Amino acid sequence: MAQTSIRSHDIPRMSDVATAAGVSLGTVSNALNHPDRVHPDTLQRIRQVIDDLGFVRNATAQSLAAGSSTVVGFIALNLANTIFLDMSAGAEAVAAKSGYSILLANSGMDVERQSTYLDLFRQLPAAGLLFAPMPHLLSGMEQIRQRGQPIVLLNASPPAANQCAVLANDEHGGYMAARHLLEQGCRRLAFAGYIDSWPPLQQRYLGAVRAVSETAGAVQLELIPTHEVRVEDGVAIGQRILDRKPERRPDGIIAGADLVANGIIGAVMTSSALRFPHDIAIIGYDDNRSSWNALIPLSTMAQPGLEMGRAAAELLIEEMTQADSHVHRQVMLEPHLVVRDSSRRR
Amino acid sequence: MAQTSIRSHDIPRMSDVATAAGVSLGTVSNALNHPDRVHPDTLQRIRQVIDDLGFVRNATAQSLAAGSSTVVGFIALNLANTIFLDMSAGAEAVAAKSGYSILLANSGMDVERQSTYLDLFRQLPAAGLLFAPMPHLLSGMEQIRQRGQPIVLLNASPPAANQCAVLANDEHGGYMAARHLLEQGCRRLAFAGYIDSWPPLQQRYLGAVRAVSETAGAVQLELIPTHEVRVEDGVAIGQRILDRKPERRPDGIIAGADLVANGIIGAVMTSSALRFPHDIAIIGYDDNRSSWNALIPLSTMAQPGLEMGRAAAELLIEEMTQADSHVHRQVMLEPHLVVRDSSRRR
DNA sequence: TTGAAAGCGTTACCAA
DNA sequence: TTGGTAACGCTTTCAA
Repeated sequence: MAQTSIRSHDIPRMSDVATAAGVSLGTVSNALNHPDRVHPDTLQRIRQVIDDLGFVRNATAQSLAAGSSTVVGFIALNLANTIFLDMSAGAEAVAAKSGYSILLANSGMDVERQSTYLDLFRQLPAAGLLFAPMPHLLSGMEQIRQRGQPIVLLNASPPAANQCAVLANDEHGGYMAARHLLEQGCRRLAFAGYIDSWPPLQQRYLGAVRAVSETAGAVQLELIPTHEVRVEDGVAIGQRILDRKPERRPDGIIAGADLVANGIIGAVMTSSALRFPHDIAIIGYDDNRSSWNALIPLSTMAQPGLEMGRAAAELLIEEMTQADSHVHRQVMLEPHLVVRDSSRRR
Repeated sequence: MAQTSIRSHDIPRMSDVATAAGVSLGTVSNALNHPDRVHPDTLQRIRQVIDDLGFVRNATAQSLAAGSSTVVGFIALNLANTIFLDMSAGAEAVAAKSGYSILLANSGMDVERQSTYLDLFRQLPAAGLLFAPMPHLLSGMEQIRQRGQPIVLLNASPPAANQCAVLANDEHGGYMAARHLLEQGCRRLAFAGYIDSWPPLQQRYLGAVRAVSETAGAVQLELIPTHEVRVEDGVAIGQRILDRKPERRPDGIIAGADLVANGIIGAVMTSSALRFPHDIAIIGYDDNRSSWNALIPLSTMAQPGLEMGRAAAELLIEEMTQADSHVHRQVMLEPHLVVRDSSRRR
């Protein structure tokens, strides 16, 4: 286990500042933390010395002595998905206002890395944690919470009610997506995504089911399961659709994620005369930036990533700073419909 | 400035372990750091107690006492660009082997955020820093290095030779891209990108110039400057190209970045009968994942992101662990050509 | 308003 | 192989 010496050079410490300014250590500390408690003249002198010496206070020692920290960890499920970057941006903005810094860790949908970073932030210890976990893989979280480190979940329901979380209303998102397609005149809907073990996708599907059920049988909804939610999965589905007889093809597709939608579009367009949106209208989910460039601009349910990050940071900060009065709660934010060419028929 | 109390609950400390195991504090420390120096029986007893109590050693105190840290910071220029995520993945893998953890910070091409994170890692202090900076904005870096915190630059040349850096060979990349188009039969090349203040793009352009100059006048190369390197810039260029008389249009385009290429393709395709690659062959740069989904698969110069991250981490670890024998050096890695449909004519 | 001194939780040294 | 103890650099009482 490598450990790196941090100070090979001579770094000025607070005691050096004290000596140079002709005051005691405690006074320098006060000058930094409670400027009002120190005489203006002294204050100015100390500040001058700090500048001259280039003194920077050691956050590690500060944390240890104060028993507190300003570092907040953000463990993201997959930073390649821009939604998590949006969340981190929102959280960062809110945290900065209260003097906290956010450090990112990318679990990359890998169980081991997720628990490695969980450990890291526990040991550090970080003041708190923003955690977008793998579905159903919350192990290790309780140990952190027992140490008094608050955790706010993103995009996942807490196992018990005694914890904060920020969620997107996936059921309603699925509902809105389906409603939109119905309004475009679609009558044979399909939902593409894997819904077995991923609650958010499950919810989106259920929302679509609800929208369709309101048509009292006038519309069909078929579930086309995928293995994952990647472009390849969409391509496979696109090919399967092409293989069907025309009358058996869906005329409206809700993809569980933008990437899947992109795959479907790509596969369907390359080898057929089917056209979007007139033969098939399609809508994705996430508003992933990578779809903005697509040749057929993709309609989508935009996740409120920025807002989710903001809300999560606010909850976390409240829990960190007012642990006693804080009441755990779950915030649910609404996605919104973004209509682009892939589904606009009228 | 909010500071959060870390231990609201009763967290077991090393002294608790010592008491429970009936040994001294130093022995517990040894059991953790130098197991060979402690009697097997004692070792086992201590480990048992650690398990029972759920003891986790406080990395802050450890850093302070040992004067060292295992945290390495990675300040990324723009995590929305998957190349930086690749770099971080490469660095993470290498760092983990030596017991270091990498924490990410996204400057998002914002000067203020960049210097905020620079400060954060300096104060922490982190054992070292991987730094993909804004072009020409290395301010604040010297202060860190003076404190003995090593920094390895990514995608940027150090201001002086006394520092490690990992670069991609952009000149050669530009050269290869141009050569490829020439081999496809293109005779009127254009380079799209803004080359004023961004050295990498400058180099790519110069590489293209070199390739063209080797044709002894048989081929023209035109520079189409952009404001930035985003999709919108590409769209604007695409439209300008459409406005030209056919004989004045380029038949081969080197885009400074994939996003620009996507924009050009989108603009050109929507409103014209021009076809890729037969009327215009186009190649991008970066191998950004967001281009993998494009309807016309984009040829590109793939940046060796993973390798760059690995190399950078190796340099950093060497500098951290063997400061005296370490020799600063700059590593240059080669991009490679990825030919897809957007430029394949034969 | 300032100074002195006791921690914070660990490491590392020196004796035993 | 173990125990005792002085750091590490800072915050925070409590007196002066």
